Amino acid sequence: MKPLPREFYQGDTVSVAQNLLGKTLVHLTPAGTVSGIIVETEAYLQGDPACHAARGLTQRNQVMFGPPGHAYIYFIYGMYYCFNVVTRPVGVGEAILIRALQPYTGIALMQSWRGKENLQDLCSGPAKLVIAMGIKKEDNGADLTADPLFITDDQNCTGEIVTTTRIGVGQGAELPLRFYPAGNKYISKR
DNA sequence: GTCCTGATCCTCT
DNA sequence: GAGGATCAGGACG
Repeated sequence: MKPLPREFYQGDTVSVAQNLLGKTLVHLTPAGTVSGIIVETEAYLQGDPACHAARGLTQRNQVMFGPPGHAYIYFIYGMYYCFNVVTRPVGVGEAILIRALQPYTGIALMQSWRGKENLQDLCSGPAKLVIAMGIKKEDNGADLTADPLFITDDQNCTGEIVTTTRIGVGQGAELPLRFYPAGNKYISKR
């Protein structure tokens, strides 16, 4: 179970978003190891009005402009956090929002952290998976190519990938930048 | 099943 | 001072 190399994250953001489907997000926590298979992603590109980096570098989005393969975690709606993967070289503000996971290992731990039993409710949304994986705001900027939070290619996505529009965005809502495996039951929404 | 609302607060203008 | 890459629970059909 080796982390993906940094080169994986350097390339075209849309391609990386598609390639992330089927990969496994792993978190080694003091309470135990939890992991889930990535089944839903959204790309946020430079020049895209929905992207946090669209208006240039700020204190909040500075991680997006940093080196690829790091975690960008931001606070939203007063109570939730979302988890993103930074792509492209230093100076380019692009990232991929991880919207849903299929629970893989440490499921009992996820259930206790989420207070839910149903597997389809554990990680079927960006804020849900952050809670289920035990990810905290302090993990913002964490290097995803090393312990304790990383992504491996232990699993591979088989079958067709569906491309649709993104969820919950205002401007840029028409752009086809959301990806998930056809027929997957663990995504946040059809 | 679908629709509507409240919770709750950080960030940028 | 406004608004946001959300979720859970309730009303209703």
